[in-house]
Amino acid sequence: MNSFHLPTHFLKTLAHPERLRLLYALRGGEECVCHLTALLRRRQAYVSQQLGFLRQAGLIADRQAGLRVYYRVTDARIFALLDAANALTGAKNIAAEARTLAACPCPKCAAKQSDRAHGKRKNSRRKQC
Amino acid sequence: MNSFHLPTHFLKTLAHPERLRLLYALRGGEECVCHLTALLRRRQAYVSQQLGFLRQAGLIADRQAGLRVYYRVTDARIFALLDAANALTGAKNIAAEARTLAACPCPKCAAKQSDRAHGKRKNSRRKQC
DNA sequence: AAACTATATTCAAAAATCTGAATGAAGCGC
DNA sequence: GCGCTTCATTCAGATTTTTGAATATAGTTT
Repeated sequence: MNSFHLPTHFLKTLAHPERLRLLYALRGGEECVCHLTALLRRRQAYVSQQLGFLRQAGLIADRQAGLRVYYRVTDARIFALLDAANALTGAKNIAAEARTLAACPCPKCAAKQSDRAHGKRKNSRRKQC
Repeated sequence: MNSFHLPTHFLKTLAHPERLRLLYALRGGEECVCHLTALLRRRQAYVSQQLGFLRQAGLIADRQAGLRVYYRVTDARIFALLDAANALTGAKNIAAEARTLAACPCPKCAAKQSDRAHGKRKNSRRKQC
């Protein structure tokens, strides 16, 4: 109707704790859905739903690579806006919380964790996430 | 619960067309409720409700002067955030729309309109808004 | 004090959103 | 092809938000 509907819709998609967490998780670059699912400790279907919401609003875009789908933030200015919101609310250690992730088995994380579990897995060929 | 609740709540109070309009109306300085009511073309109770919402969230503060109550934005950084949201959504002429106001009878507007209606009012002593 | 004006609050119905379960679709390796 | 893995969609119940009406509060003027 009026010109306030566009920014309203945009702000509404941001105004959700899990979606905020997803956006912050993408601050360092693209991530696959399985990584984000491990991060949120939610069911995959739920995470996919929220990602779809963000995607429809144009905040994130996806890229398919084999079985995996990688999401990225389309416009880095979004982070400037989120930072402003945090500054205004006095929220702290958001970045730290976004990084909290216990043992995500996705390939990206596996590379970082190196070989803590050296050859302990029976089914090492299993690339499950 | 987690540290995303604060910014989420903050963004939720922003994510509303009429509340956005109210904030933009206050960009030029404080305004009385009667002025804002005329601007939104809504019932006074509704406007007061939305103002109360913004006030509880700490985005605006009020000042009583006689019968009237004047509202102001507490932190100008809010406008930077709103501008960022508009830029990201490609919203235009927000400022112009915020100024659209047909014949508000509040004292501030009356002063601007000068004496277009020169002595036509029967009850000139009546300061109704 | 009485009448009037400006603003705030309460309450319930309507609308939108959130959440989770079930299910669907598509790529990969054997 | 078949089974497995990753991700997406649909659907319905639960919860929250939105909206408007009625009503209350408080200052002003006479």
